[in-house]
Amino acid sequence: MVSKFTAGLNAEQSRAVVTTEGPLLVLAGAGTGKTRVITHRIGHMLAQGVPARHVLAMTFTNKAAGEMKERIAGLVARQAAAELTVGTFHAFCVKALRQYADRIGIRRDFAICDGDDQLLAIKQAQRELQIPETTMQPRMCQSRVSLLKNRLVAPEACLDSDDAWEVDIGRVYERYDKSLRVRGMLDFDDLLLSLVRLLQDKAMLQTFRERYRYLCVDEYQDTNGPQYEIVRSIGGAHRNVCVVGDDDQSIYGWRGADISKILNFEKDFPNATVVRLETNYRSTVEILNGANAVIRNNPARHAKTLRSALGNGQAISIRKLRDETQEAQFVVEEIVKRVREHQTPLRDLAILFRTAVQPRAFELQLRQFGVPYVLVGGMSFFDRKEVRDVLAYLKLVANPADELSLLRVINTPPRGIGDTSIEKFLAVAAAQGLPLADVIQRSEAFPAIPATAAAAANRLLATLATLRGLQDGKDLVTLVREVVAAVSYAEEVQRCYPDPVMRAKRWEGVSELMNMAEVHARQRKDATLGTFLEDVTLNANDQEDADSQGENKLTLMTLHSAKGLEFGEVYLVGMEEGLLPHAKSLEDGNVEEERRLAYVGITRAKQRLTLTFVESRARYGQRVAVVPSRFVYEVQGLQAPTASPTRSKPVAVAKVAAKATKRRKAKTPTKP
DNA sequence: GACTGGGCGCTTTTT
DNA sequence: GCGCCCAGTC
Repeated sequence: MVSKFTAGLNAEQSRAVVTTEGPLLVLAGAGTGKTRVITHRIGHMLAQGVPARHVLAMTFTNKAAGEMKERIAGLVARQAAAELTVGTFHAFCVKALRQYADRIGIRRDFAICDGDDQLLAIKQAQRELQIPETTMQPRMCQSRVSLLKNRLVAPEACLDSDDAWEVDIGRVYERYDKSLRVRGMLDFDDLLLSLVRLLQDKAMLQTFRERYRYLCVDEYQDTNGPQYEIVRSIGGAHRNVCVVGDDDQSIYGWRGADISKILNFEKDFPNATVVRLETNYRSTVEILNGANAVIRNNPARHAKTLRSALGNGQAISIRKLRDETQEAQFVVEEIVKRVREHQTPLRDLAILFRTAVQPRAFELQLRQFGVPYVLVGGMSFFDRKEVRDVLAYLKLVANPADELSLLRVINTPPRGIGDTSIEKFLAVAAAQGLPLADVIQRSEAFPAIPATAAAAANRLLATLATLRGLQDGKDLVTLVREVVAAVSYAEEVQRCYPDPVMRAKRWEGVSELMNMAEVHARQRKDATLGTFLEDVTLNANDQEDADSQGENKLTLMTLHSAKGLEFGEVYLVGMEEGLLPHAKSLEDGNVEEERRLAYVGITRAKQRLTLTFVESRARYGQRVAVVPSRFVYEVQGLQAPTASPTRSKPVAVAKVAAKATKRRKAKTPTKP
């Protein structure tokens, strides 16, 4: 079939584009024009007369959704583009739940609980259940609970377990869930789960099936249980389900992504058309050879081999450096040289790494050399204390039941409500089964509550209530400004940071938040405090890179956030055993996902790829000898040595390394 | 009730 | 090596 939308595509791509009816699995290797296929396919469908409102395209990241929207907008009429539903799974769930959540007993104006609030809520639940943080790390409990949700496991299932530890997790899980419900909150996982529940209602399911007659899922290999359920139930009747993905790029197993979903698509949707995209338009032969050589070592996969459409380039460069400082220096000097001698724009360059601690050394060097850069992920804007404080106030204005935010700011700025008073508030609230705010408001009824603290807390609640009443008819920026003023936050910053330079820096976060409110109000006609907070929570990480897009800066990011992107020249740093593959994954026997991560990193590069590793690295403040990653060997088609890792190292360093290893080992058995 | 210092534990990756 | 939590002091 010849179509405007297949022009310039290869045979496989065209086949995917014109297969609009029935199930379709597109196995798209890295750089094989996947996004192009998806967008052209949607364009083709619209041209064939499919009404845009019947099309639902889902991605995992905001970045991917944004790119898809943008590229579709360039292909089809503006009206049609506006009627398409394109967004992340989470955003789609929010949209649906805002409309129908009351059907499953959830208030439609629920607030979204982000990762930090989640951690606080977990800690609180543990405290209430008297499970000390030393026995159960809240962070690990948090990820465990999230994983359970992603596997569609209810708390009750854990309570029945024979494993005492699992039972404790179940108890925290149950408690945590209840606390969110009382506060009118849903966490990220709940968003998906709630839609799954909503779709269990026959009438609702029918509504969604009628509305969304054509589904398209990007990065299908990252689909977790609830996401799969959503696709399966909405797409189950009409079976117009197109999934695009690459099992070799499945890197979210730790988050509940289930690689078997893409491997089993043909079982779930019998008679599916399968299209393989193996022609790579991104990278040189050398880079793809390296990528293929690495990924070949993974046993369970849809066999495929990337072929370069570009031809030969330069060999992959592999560098050994002494330590992380040298590594950073080498890479940054190299970058400076590339920019100077080859006029390579900085935006074509990226430094990719495994963990969030690695960029530090690079940032230091980049500053020294005056190279502008963006650090994607890592310490986010939203992690800054001032930002979190102001956001907590805003959340409280929007949702008086938000106990976590109340606890966060109840004494910031200091109001004379100390820990002991808060303790008492909480004790009464727990004993009476009342929300914290109610206890404060009716404090006279409870003799256990200190009067002065209660009075101060009541003044705060009254201020918040006034602000809440002011919301309507006020523009967002004014509202934010008024909230900040009403709680004297500027004075608080002044008090904490007498140094004017420090103070200005701290205040930056607050004013940036106001800027964001302004931008949000401009973008959405129906902007409210609620939509702003939703936007902030759902798009937390993308906000910053959107601002810096188009600017000519070097990119620093984790391998996870690099997926889906490409750069002319890539520096893949910290290629060592323990980092990539990460020690934790080695412990869990999960090298394959690490290998896919390496594969993702390698395939980001278009023309030039440099791998670096060091001889020793600071860990927990101690210098430890390290060995090159097995992937450094594999990329060259070699076998990684299995011999003792520290054999040729100086004795002093080797000793430290041995000690460190012992310490690790000694700790392991204490884990259940 | 606010502030300071010692001790401890930890580091995967994110919507 | 850093940040967080807790205990002790003003």
